[in-house]
Amino acid sequence: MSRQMVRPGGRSARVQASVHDAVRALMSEVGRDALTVPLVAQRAGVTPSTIYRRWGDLKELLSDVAVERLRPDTAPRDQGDLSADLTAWAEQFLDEMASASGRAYIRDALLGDPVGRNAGQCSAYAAEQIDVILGRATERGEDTPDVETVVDRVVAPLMYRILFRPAGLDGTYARRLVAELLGTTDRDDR
Amino acid sequence: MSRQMVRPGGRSARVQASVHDAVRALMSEVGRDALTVPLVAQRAGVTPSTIYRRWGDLKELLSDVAVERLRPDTAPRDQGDLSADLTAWAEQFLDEMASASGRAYIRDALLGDPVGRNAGQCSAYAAEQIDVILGRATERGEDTPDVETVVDRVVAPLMYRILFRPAGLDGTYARRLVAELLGTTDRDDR
DNA sequence: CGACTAACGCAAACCCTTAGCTTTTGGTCG
DNA sequence: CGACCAAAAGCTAAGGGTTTGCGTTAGTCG
Repeated sequence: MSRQMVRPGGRSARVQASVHDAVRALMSEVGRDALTVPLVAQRAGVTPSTIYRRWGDLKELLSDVAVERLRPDTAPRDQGDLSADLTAWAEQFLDEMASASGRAYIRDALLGDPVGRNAGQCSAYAAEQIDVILGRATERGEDTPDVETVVDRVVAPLMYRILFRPAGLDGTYARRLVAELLGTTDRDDR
Repeated sequence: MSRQMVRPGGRSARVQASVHDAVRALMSEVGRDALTVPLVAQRAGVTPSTIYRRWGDLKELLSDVAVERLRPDTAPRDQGDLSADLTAWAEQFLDEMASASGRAYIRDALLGDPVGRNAGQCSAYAAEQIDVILGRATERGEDTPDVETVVDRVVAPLMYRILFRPAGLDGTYARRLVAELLGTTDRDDR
């Protein structure tokens, strides 16, 4: 999801694509900390001023790339029942996000984001995945919490600990969060 | 909590204090976005290279200052019972953290923090406050959840939404989180 | 009290950032 | 289809933030 979609066809689109590609390529070649706007520009075959004008800042460019990277590429697998689906999703979510690179992407997404658009997009991705899982469960006739409850009880604790307490996170924690949530869904909250 | 406490007495301490003071003063005078290392250095009566060597980066310096700013200055007020204590604390926490300046401080604390020391400190502050509240409740003979549960059920959802979905947050949400938590503390989780 | 060393000041080189101006390009209207 | 217009990219130079080596200062320890 890029900052601006003005003039979607033609040169603008090509420039944006090649800049994004350059960022991803250089990230794995020289590392995230060695990235600079002129370096990206050279690799993308563009002048630095173009990047500064379109993204304003290296932070904002990285934020854009990070959000793309954090977009889930496949729908969550159907494991047969809600508990298994949510558990598997939470474990995978934790795996991807708690890794060093995952945390870097999250921080990038949060960082160069004046209005919170990119951060909101990340949250929306998770909500979409959960919505698919809950929809399946509902079709099966299972009793399901709503998306916001899953966000509060599973996604938020995972993300909070990833950001503020990276130590000692593992699949056990993710599984427990799901178990505690599903053990109380018969209550009539909210 | 400063980055390094080597040689705590004498010049190092004075330099650190005057740099931190300069950051705080300039933040209110020229705004956070106008801060630069040379500007802070001049105000602090220090050369820029000193700041670069000790903090490495403007982000890391701001992260240090942000953590100081996020440290609670007083113990939570005693309102008579656990529900009232937790509710009042959660509302105040949301108030302070969800404001524009609060979010800026949180982001600063998270960003310039390679090893997660500052972020962990922020989390520890909240945990300390909650521990005081829970300790009082236990003394009264009330049935209390443990700190980690409160972090998962109240702090994490608040912080997640502050960071990823800043829109539409208010005291109602904070109160509901506490009410939902205390309505289920009789379960034997974990 | 004297040696040692971490930390700071100084200054120059580097290169990232910004801004004004020109040129190219893609959309649009006659 | 061709000409106009505005958006976006190229170019360049000035400004300033960042880095680094070296000399100096000031805590610390024997």
